[in-house]
Parts: sequence; C-alpha cells; structure tokens
Amino acid sequence: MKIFHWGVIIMMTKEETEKLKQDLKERGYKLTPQRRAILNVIIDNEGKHLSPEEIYDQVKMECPEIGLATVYRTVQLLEKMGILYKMNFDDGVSRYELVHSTEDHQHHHLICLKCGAIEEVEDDLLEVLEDRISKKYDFSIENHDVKFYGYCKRCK
Amino acid sequence: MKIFHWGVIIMMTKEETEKLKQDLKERGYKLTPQRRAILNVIIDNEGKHLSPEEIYDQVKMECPEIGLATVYRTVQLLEKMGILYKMNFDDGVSRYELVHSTEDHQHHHLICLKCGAIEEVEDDLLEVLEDRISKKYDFSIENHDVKFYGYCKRCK
DNA sequence: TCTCAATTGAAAAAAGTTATTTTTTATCCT
DNA sequence: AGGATAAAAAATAACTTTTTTCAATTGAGA
Ligand SMILES: [Mn+2]
Ligand SMILES: [Mn+2]
Ligand SMILES: [Zn+2]
Ligand SMILES: [Zn+2]
Repeated sequence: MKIFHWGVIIMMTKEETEKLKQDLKERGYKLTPQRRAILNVIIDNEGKHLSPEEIYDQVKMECPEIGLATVYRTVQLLEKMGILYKMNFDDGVSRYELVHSTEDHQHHHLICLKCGAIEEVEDDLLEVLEDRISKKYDFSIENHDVKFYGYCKRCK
Repeated sequence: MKIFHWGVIIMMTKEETEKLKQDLKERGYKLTPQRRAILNVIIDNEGKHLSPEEIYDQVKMECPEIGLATVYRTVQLLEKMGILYKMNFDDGVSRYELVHSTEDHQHHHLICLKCGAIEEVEDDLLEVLEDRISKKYDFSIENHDVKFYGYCKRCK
C-alpha cells in the first residue's frame, strides 16, 4: 500500500470488493480492474469532489493504459448504481463523490467565492422548509441540492 | 406590439430603456439594438428560464441577422451587471432569468423529476439554517442555490 | 462629418462529454 | 483448465455547448 506525504491511501477491503462485485453481477455487469481502480481513487479522495479528468489523472498512476472515456462510463455506471453522486459546482465540469450511506438526502456545500474551497455541512435542517413546500406547492420532495456561496473563515 | 395566444408581450418601457442605457454607459458599454432585443426577449419570458439558444431563437424574430455569439456575450454582460442570474438545472445548458429586485437572495426552485417542470418558491425560510452555518463554520453567506427535486402535483 | 473604441456576425477553436468501432477480457459453463 | 460469449476496453471520431478570433460595422462624442 502506497503512502503519500499527506496520508495513507485508503482502498477497498476484500469484503467491499466482494460486495461491489456482487452488486454489479446482479445487474449483469462485470468487475474490471479499471472499475476497481476508479472506485479506489474516489475512495482515496473521500471529501474531495473529483471531476472525471481528475479521476483519470490519478487512476493513470495505477492503470496507465486507461482511457478517459472509460472513466466517464464508469462514473456514470456507479452513479446509476447509487454508489456515486454527480454534482455541479458551475466550474464547467461535473464532479462526483461517494454517496454517504448514512444520509437520506444529499448534504449541503459551502463554496468560498474567493478561494473556491468547498466545505461540507453536516446538518440538514431543512425539515421545516420542506414540510412547508410540500404542503404549499403540493410537491413531494425526494432530494435537494443546496449550495451556500460566501466567504470562508480564511478569506472573509 | 405583438400579441401571442398565451398573452401580451411585455417590453421595456422608455424609462427602463433609458435606465439601462445609463447603466451601460457608466461602465463604458453601449446600448445596441441586439442588446435591447435580447433583454426584451428575457423580459417577455419572465418566469421561464431560457438558455442562450432559446433566447437566440426568439430574438431572431425581431433581429434575424443576429449571431448566437452575441447572445452569449450579452447574457454574460447582463449577468455581470447584476441584471440577469445564471442558473444550472443539469440539463446541459446554462439558463438565465431576471434578477428580482425585491429579493436579496436567489429564490428556490422545485424541479419535477418526471415532467421536468420548474416552479419557483417564494419563501426563503433559510434564516435559521444560515445563521447556524455562519456561526458553526465561520462562513459568511452571500447567496445560495437551492433546488428541490421531487414530483409536482400533476405527476405524483 | 470624422474618429475611435466598442460591438457585431461568421467562422474557427476549445472544452467537455458521448458514441462508434474493433479488440480484449471477465465470467460462466463444461 | 479450456472455450464460448457477452460485456467492457481502447482508440478514435463525433457531438454539444461555449468562447475566441478577426475583419467589418456601428454608435457616441468631438
Ligand atoms: Mn460533498
Ligand atoms: Mn427562477
Ligand atoms: Zn476561501
Ligand atoms: Zn411533473
């Protein structure tokens, strides 16, 4: 297992790999080295929000012959399987992160207008607003996408 | 003034046109027929969220020789001036709407996962959440982008 | 009217993403 | 283990949206 100066690379355990293989099999998909490498990169970068290109750059270290199209195909597949969540921070690329199994709604993000840092918000706290919207607009809410733009502690 | 079956076209008044001309002049820009036509289309479609291509298609009725690049340039300019707000509904294009002068924060949107209808939410109701975030994360909030995904009254 | 910077339309380029084609491979079955 | 087969891969082309380039035009002011 490789060690980088900023910490240890986390990888899927044997059990997680088996679980993934099983999930894929149930839908008629295969577990390829490319797919494993891509998911490993995403797990290694938990907390970041990587674009396909960024994933590609990292995956090439493990798997230098991989193609960018394979990364695109894989993240789409993993999103369809509910393993990844696709996000848009209006910077011209799509970004992906692991779905946190503990949360039933997507968490919120704080985006610094100066340095671009993205911070995650633990609290949901939208129950009141969502209840009111459900009733007032007769709209059943399945999920949300909440971003706050402003200045982080370092920039304000 | 043209009348369509779904209503009357709203246009900038003389005063609004003068105000815009003044605003542009202050920044060294000109009020061209193309810019006026583009803004008129956006005003005519208040409540919708038009893409540059959609604006282009409509503007061509008034101004058939206009180029798509001019539409892109103009919406960018109007956004920079605080007249338009650029949004992203993850459908592959950017979309624009008039900034509502009455609201200090962008309003929320309800997006139907079945029919794609987009409805606007009047209530902000994020004060509690924003206060808490400001304190807990030491982050000063300037604006937000809040979307709720679910099923509208017709689709659920 | 003359000047000049701003703006335009057309075309090309860039950037991100998806589709196509051929080759390779993971999985299942004997 | 070996072979069949459907899925996935790489490579490449195509596509979509947006930006840039550039020569020609225009608007505002002197
Ligand atoms: Mn996140
Ligand atoms: Mn709106
Ligand atoms: Zn910052
Ligand atoms: Zn609907």
